[in-house]
Amino acid sequence: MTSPKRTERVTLKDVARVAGVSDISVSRVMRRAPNISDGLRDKVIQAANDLGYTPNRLAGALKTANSNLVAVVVPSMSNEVFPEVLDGIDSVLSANGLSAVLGISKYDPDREVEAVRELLAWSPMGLILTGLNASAAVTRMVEAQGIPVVQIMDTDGTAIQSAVGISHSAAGAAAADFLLDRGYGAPGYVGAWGERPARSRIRREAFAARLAERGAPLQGYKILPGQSSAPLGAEALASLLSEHPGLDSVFFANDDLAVGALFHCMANGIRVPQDLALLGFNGIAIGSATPTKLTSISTQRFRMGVEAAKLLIDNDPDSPKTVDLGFSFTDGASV
Amino acid sequence: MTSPKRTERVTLKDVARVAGVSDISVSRVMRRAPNISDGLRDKVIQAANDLGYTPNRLAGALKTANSNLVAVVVPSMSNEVFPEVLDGIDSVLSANGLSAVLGISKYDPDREVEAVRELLAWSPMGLILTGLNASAAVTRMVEAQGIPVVQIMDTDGTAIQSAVGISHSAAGAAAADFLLDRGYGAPGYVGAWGERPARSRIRREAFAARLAERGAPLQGYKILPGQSSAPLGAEALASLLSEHPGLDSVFFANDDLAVGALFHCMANGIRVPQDLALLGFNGIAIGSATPTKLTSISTQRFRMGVEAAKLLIDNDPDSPKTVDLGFSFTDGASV
DNA sequence: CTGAAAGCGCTAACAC
DNA sequence: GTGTTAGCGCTTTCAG
Repeated sequence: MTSPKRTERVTLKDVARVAGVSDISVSRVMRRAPNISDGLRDKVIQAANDLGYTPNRLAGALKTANSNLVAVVVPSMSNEVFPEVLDGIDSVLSANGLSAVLGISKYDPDREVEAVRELLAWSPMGLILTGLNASAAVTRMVEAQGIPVVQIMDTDGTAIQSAVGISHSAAGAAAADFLLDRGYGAPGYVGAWGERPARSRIRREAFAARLAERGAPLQGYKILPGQSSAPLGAEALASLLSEHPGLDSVFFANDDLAVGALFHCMANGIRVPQDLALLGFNGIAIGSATPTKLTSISTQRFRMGVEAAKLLIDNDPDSPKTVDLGFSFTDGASV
Repeated sequence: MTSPKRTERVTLKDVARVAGVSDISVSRVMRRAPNISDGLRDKVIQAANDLGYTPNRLAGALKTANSNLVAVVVPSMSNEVFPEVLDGIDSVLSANGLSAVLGISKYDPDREVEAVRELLAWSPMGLILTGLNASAAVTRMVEAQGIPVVQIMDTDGTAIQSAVGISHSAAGAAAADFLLDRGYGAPGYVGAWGERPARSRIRREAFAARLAERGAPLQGYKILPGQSSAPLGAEALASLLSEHPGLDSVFFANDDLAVGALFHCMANGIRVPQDLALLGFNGIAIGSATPTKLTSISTQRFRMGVEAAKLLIDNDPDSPKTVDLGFSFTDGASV
């Protein structure tokens, strides 16, 4: 029995030899370059198929100094926000023959810098970053590389180039208006993760500012250090209520927390919204299945990914764009 | 004002010139090759920092014919399973200076083939695939490339090389035993996505087979075409119960469906588990926050990613491994 | 310990 | 339309 010897890579040269044409002709056919005769194309395709040739992108990218890769750095995979954004990004990239190289920063600026450095080494054709607060090191690196950059999630702040997201300060203010307009006068707030994403802090501050402005200041808030989850939401609400029993409504940093809080209310005889109104953020699917549907501020995460990828592909270096995707209040019964 | 001219890439040659050493010495320092004098290293590091040099991985990988990339193909991002696996993968990769290039197949074998072809063009050092049912085209391509492959999720079946996952047939049988041992005699089943992941079908079939074996055959099941979600779980349960009112228990393809079903019960006065027992699959966080905690079969998704990445890195081509991570029943109050 | 030469696989730029 | 030449930026020989 012959040992399964590791096959040598089939190169463009091999195809050229078999097809009886020059290297560059093979290259042109593979890249669908213009001005190729049908005869030549057929010979090349035939030979390539016979040999099982697959182009080596490494070589092509080295030569042209630009790859079909897009570097994507997100902070986390632990709630459905970023996976959905990634899904949106990939849907556009794959339709355009591009692939995503992924970096996960864990909300750590140093890790973000490392991830960007690592990913830029592949000469990606573009970079998608999360948030507008990129460190100086990141900004310097991408400028040196001279590639398009799109920052997702936020629009409050200054983008390196383009951005797709929402205004979290607008969302925070809108949450305040929403609750006050419905007659709630003693609102609280619950967050998590120690507010590591700056945008959640911005949202809370805008929420508090608008409440104060309208004469119904934030009664109390609880930011737990742990990662957002339903159990943590229940815990945070219990803790918040013990310190501030007079609250009539609570705005949450996200729906995971809000759903957990809703469960806490159900388990403890707190009627929602009569005794306590709950307002979520993100509008994820589960909120519409709970016995009391969660009222929430919906964001478009898949679409955010789609728009970010499009912006990268259609990039016009001279006119960076900021796309505000906005948000909307979902129907629910928890407010 | 000078126009912000796109800076030329700083190459290793530039560093060598500034440091007054040869190209190869810079290369050696950057790669931390052995046998470098401190003096030389210092000069090189100094020059590299001054110039803001970052290595071009494209060139290095082209030369060595192996990159620091790992190709990862998953079917979906729309539930928390694969994001958690990816998180686990990335945690190991980033600790080893590797990056993931991502492909999303949407459970479509053709897309999977395309994604693999696309990703292999980058000469990744390894490939992580989802499921054991890779198409012949995929198998051929990875064998031609001669790189390590790890398949995740399943262990029932034949791996190309190595695999990390669980036995879904064992899980299905265990679910049957679990319900029967607790005295339920009229079980049903709910799935979704038209059972596109083959492993969910395997689980259901093993569930039904064990039930039949023990004389309490599956009373009825409902596989909805839509993507799994809590709302769909509620809908599926309602539909299943209308066709099979006598059920005393239901096993779900995943916790998203089960949680939705739980909500349906709460909203419709169906007492869980007295009137109907619910058994989930995956053991996601939200199930432990619901007023009635969900009883579920827990899997280790992050760890699956970790083990897969480790297997790839420590690959021994001569002894492929299959790692069964097993599953466990979580405490809950829904059975 | 350091350097010189050669070439990875592909593609711009220029011939013809 | 097709081919020739040269070289992308790095690293593997092989010298010294």
